[in-house]
Amino acid sequence: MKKTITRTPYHHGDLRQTLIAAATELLLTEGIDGLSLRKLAERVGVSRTAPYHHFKDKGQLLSAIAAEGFRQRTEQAQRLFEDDSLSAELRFSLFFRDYIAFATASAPMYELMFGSPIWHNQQQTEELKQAAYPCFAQQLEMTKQWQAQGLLPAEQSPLRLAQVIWGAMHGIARLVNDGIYADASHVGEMIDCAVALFVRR
Amino acid sequence: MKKTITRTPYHHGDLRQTLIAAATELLLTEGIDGLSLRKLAERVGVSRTAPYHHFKDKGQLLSAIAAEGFRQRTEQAQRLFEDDSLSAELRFSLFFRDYIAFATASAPMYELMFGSPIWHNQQQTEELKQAAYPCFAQQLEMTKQWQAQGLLPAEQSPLRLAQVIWGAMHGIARLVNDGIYADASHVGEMIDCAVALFVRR
DNA sequence: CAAGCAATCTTGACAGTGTCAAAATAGCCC
DNA sequence: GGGCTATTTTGACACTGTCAAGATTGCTTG
Repeated sequence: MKKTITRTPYHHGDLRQTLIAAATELLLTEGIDGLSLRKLAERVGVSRTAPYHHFKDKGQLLSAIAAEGFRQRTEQAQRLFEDDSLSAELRFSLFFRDYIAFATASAPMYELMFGSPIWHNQQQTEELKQAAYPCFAQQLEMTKQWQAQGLLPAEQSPLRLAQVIWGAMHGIARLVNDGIYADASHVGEMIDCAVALFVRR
Repeated sequence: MKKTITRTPYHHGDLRQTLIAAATELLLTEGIDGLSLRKLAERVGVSRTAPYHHFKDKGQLLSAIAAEGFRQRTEQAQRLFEDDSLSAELRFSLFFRDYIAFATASAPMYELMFGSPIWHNQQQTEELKQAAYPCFAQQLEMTKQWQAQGLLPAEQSPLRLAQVIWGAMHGIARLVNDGIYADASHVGEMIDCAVALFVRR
């Protein structure tokens, strides 16, 4: 029967990547709750269960999107870390600022990356872990460097310090994105305050 | 017709409070995603739409639970703030520690209290705001006191400092609860590290 | 005491969701 | 060209939140 809708043939070609791209767009425009597999499939022009050939379930699709978010953030931080023209203090300050900017510029992506659906119930995919953990490992290396340069307190364990710095950035980002006790108009001064607390002058 | 299930009469008596109590229990045992109105109604022994007479929608029921969580946390902190036997530094350290303990002891409650479903889309109830904001206002007052006592840096804006402290506690709590870059075995040292960064000795 | 009204519930129904299994289609290889 | 595999569609199910109409119950008033 001749169908009026332009439907892809059974072998789409690269449905997996197409689904990830379209789902990322849906996520950014309608948020995590607005992203459903049925809406996604309709937008891509396949049936609602076509994604199940490429992803075990919805969670694995979301994990694939989050993994890409981590890779983008890791590359962004790497460019900053490799900028030799910056003082240690300026680099730390920009690192903190860039993190919050990344989180608030794409709040739904950030919520997905750090949201419980993909991290709970032992459901993390290998791809997600392999994208997420280097992001932290990179910051841990920079933390050691900042301690060696006297910028951050050398008496603290680098790992604990890196965790606390990440926790502070993460908490500020979440409060601002969720609009609890802070909002976008507060961000600049909050970052200045936080940086001032961490660095040793 | 004689029914075999023990069904409450139409006028339950105090269905609103019963729903809140039962929903809190469901939340703590099965998490936010495991809490559905149908499951809740069945547990309480009413029909699935009985809650709609007491709550506009599911979001308002969740907000009522979260408001109670904020009240409990506010009372807990107040007891600490009123303990005159503690030094300023010990009080701050315990404040930080008690917050993380509160968050990690009831992770699903904490996730509800600070989760996006009840804070987004301009859907905050008055009850939620009236419970949540005093919790922060109380900490802001203590922050001013700690600054006056020389424990925290006096040159920072009290409001920004209070926001950053809350952000740090919030971020650490979330990372630990979600198991991203930190877990329960790290908490003690992370708190010690964070407190050491904030206080002036 | 009965009627009327309001409060409070139940039932029928709908739209949407994620997921599974069976069937259909299409590409590739021998 | 037939067989096999990969990839899709379709039928179906269970679950969810919510709405409207109807039923039940309690209270008030005449």
